[in-house]
Amino acid sequence: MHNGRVLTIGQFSQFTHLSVRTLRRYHDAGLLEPAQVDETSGYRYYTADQIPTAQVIHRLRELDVPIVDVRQILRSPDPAVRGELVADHLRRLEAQLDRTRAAVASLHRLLQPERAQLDVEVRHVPAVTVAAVEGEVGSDDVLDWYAGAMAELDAVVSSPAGSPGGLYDNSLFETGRGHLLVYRATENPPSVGRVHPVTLPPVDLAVATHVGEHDDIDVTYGELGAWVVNNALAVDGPVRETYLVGPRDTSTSTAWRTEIGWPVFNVTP
Amino acid sequence: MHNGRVLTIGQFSQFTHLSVRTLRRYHDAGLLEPAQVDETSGYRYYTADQIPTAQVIHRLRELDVPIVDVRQILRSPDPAVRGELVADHLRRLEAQLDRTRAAVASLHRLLQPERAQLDVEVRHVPAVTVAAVEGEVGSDDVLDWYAGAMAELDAVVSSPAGSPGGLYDNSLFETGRGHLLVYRATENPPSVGRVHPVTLPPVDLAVATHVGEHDDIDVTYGELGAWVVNNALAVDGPVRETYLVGPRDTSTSTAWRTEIGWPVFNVTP
DNA sequence: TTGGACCCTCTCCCAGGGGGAGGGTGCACA
DNA sequence: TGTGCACCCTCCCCCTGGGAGAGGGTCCAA
Repeated sequence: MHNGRVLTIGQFSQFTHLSVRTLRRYHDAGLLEPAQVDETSGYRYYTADQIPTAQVIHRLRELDVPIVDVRQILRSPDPAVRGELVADHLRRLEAQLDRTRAAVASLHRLLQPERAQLDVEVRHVPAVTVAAVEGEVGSDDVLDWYAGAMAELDAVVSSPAGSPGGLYDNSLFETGRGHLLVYRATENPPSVGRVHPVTLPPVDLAVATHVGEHDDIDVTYGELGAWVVNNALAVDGPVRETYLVGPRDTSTSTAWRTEIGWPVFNVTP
Repeated sequence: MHNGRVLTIGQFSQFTHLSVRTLRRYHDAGLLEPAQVDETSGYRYYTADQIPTAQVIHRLRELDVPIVDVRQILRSPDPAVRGELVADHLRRLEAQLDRTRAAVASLHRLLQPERAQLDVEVRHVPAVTVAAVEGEVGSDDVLDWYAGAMAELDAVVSSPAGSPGGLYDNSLFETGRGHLLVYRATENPPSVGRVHPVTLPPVDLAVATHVGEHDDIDVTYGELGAWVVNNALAVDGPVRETYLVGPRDTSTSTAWRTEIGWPVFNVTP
């Protein structure tokens, strides 16, 4: 170990606590270019002033920031922009943390030996013409799409009747994309922007009510599914959700009430 | 979609919000055996009472519990044991969260445009015979090994002199394993259990003090490394850490003081 | 000059998913 | 009773971000 101003990859590795392998990968990925690369031997040489950069990379990777995003952060010359990108990721981390908390809570509920029986009711829903917004949405974008569509509906529908609702294509969870429709019932549905009148077909629905946030709504889906299997023949067709009490109505998310309606026929009581 | 008691994988997928692909993988991995598998066609059939199990798996996977551990949890018949395994993972999650918090804090410090200059002092350390515990340790086990070794030292060394210290093989961060040595200086070092006298060779050390917990001690390592590169020729040899103020001395981890000593020679002032 | 530590590239492996090819099944409707 | 089509099967490759090792070149000090 013996030279003054320039470090071999092994020396640099000792100063940064990044493995030689990882440093090579970061070079290949364009994250951390060695200060100098010997053309004939391919040896990578680093300088001491690259150590802070390596450490920033180390921290970002510890926070599971994808390598491409790390590259973007490092390459933005403006520190303000860089700070904003980092802040973005920290917000993402927060959101992830919320989801983790919700999953822990849901897991506890699932593991409780005795759980309350789900009330399921079969209800005939006649055809109705509503103001709706439709779209093909990837499962990652559902929440954003939903918020935008509902805002547009609210802006256009002046005197809504009943609670807002949505129709969910079953393929959403399978292919990652699916047809979504959100609606508000109203007289004389307008046709403005994405909002247009849609006639929902009549169905028989097996309806259960999910209480609380939607993080563990799949549990209610599962319980409703079990009921449907044992009491009816399910039919293909989008699931209908109705937002009896949602974020627009209350600030306490434990008070949310969401009706889930699964299309069924031939109920065997 | 049409049968009463038994579900195809696609139907089960809709009720559990797990993709068909993932269900097949969980079958192969022994997580969720279908209630019935057609011998000739290989078709998987599930029943409604498998839905809760699928949901527990879903939650555990959301929490990044490895599939092998999920299998272990599901296969433990005793609910108390199962609860303990889950609690284990939640504790691991907490620890992970602490590390994330530390990384965020460290990142903020790293991104501050002006950072305090590190004080580095070159110090000659004469040879000294100490009571030591040595071992080859994998990098994942360092903390545990350290705690055990230090406890053993404390139990055996009755009148220690100065602060405890450690020697860290540089290969630790490279190969994932390395030689570790922790010591306490004392007169007439005893030889009991793993504790035995070791004579540490004399060295010149470039010494810097790291303040606070060790989550971001690599930053101080890096700054010290930069100093060493610019002011000395580093020599091979284990890094020496001295725990001036550590968890044994204070309950406020921001008050920790750790000296890092890098072996150097030929200092160029 | 030679030995040994160091460095290079290349290929394979891992988890835990996604995507698609190529082909067999089941069921409703004609 | 066919036939079409949605569904299911297995097998293989891809992704990220690492680790492991083979086979061979390079640097430097003794």
